[in-house]
Amino acid sequence: MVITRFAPSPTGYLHIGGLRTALYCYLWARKCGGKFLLRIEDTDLARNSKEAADAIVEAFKWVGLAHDGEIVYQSNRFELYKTYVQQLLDEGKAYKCYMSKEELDTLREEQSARKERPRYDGRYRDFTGTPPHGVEPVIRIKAPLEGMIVLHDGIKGEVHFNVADMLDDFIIARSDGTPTYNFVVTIDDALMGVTDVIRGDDHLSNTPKQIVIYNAFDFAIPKFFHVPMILNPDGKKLSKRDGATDVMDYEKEGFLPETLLNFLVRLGWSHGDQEIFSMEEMLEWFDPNSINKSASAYNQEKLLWLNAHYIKEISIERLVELLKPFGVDISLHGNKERLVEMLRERAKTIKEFAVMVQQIIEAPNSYDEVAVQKCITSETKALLSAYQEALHVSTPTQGAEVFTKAFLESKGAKLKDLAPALRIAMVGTAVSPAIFDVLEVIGFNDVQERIQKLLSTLKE
RNA sequence: GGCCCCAUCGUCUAGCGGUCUAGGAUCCCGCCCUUUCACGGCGGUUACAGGGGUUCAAAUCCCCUUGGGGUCACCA
Repeated sequence: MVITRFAPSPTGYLHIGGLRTALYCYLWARKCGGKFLLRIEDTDLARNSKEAADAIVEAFKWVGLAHDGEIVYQSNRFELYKTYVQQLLDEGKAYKCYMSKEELDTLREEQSARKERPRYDGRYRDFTGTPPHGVEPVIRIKAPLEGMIVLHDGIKGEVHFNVADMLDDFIIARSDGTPTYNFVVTIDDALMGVTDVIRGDDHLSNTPKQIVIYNAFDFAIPKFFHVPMILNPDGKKLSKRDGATDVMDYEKEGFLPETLLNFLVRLGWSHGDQEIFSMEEMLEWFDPNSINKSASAYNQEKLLWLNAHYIKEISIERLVELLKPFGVDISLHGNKERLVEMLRERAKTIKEFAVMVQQIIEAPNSYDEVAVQKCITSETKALLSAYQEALHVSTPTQGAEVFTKAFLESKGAKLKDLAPALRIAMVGTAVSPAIFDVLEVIGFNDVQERIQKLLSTLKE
């Protein structure tokens, strides 16, 4: 059985890169009928926060990635880790090191002065004497001194590490007794039965250390998939300054969860020329072995395009619901289907969509000056006025198009003589959906009122 | 700096020795549709980082250079 895990450290919100690895983990586990576990790496007591862990769960919920089982919090497992540290101590595979931080710093300075790689010199590796007073020891693992560690990565292929220039006896427990990252990751992955570790390739150089730990315990080494980073549009590492990288910001900006998932799955992975993937299709085709080896840049335009695509696809009911958080409730609007249909194909985000809806359902409070300059003349005003009068005399029983064209014919005018001015009266700008649709959604009564309003505003 | 990873249009990518005068998508630019803006349709500009090999044949394999990125903690 395939067991994957997503193991963020709760130092902030869930960002888009994290979501992508989570998605990959999720997809692979689900596809294989396995399990997708969630573990919060909060061993650094000073930096973790409950809010951050909650934020991750919230983001998962929004995009619909469900993890299996209980969330594992590493901060609850210190006692467990201690027993494993002790085991290594008992077996002589780890030892106490009494070197002080100051001594370590000096050593490192000397080494870099000699242009050597800073590394622990192993001075307590075989120490049997009396330990110095007043120093709480750290626990270091006995790492191999020479040889190669070969990692078979599902994405990068075979990666060779020369132990001599890669490893030293690294710390597995701090002087306060708390275990360090590489140790707990390995213990947890092994204990949780993780078979496939899918994570960012910034962890690639940690892997040899973890392999040392797997070997010390005789744990089975899982498959590794180190997925390349997501870069910002300038090709640098993606950071907060590059706009919305908090997953929940995408909701606030009017993106759909399926947009984000589809966008992310295609960033670094592909299935021929296919661009649009439903969750079912992702599950059908995704394979971490075919993730790209190179980093990919975040591309907002493609995200917008995808979002526009999904806005055109989803149900009217859902769209109506999605609009509510943006302050627009059209659930009781008599013509909501028509309203949604005429606007959905021009909105790239729900946020934009809401603005457009607002423009239709509420009479304009102001009029775009440039548009007024350009489209309103004494002739068009007269025509508008006559049109309003015609509506007033008898509310049309036929459609807006039929009525309007008949009106225009009787006046010997063309649609383009009336439409721009009418549009300004309806929405306040020179841009809107097809004018007849707008008219019908607004309704003839309100159409009259809006014309009246424009005309009287223009008089002032 | 040491170690590691990476390198096809601006971007996401297809390609896994011949079917490549390199395909799709996005962006951009035209044209069509049209009452405006979009949508849609059609068309166009744009890429194998450079240099050496291997081979009858290389975007595809190897090496070097260059360029990017990651990592080197009693952080995760």
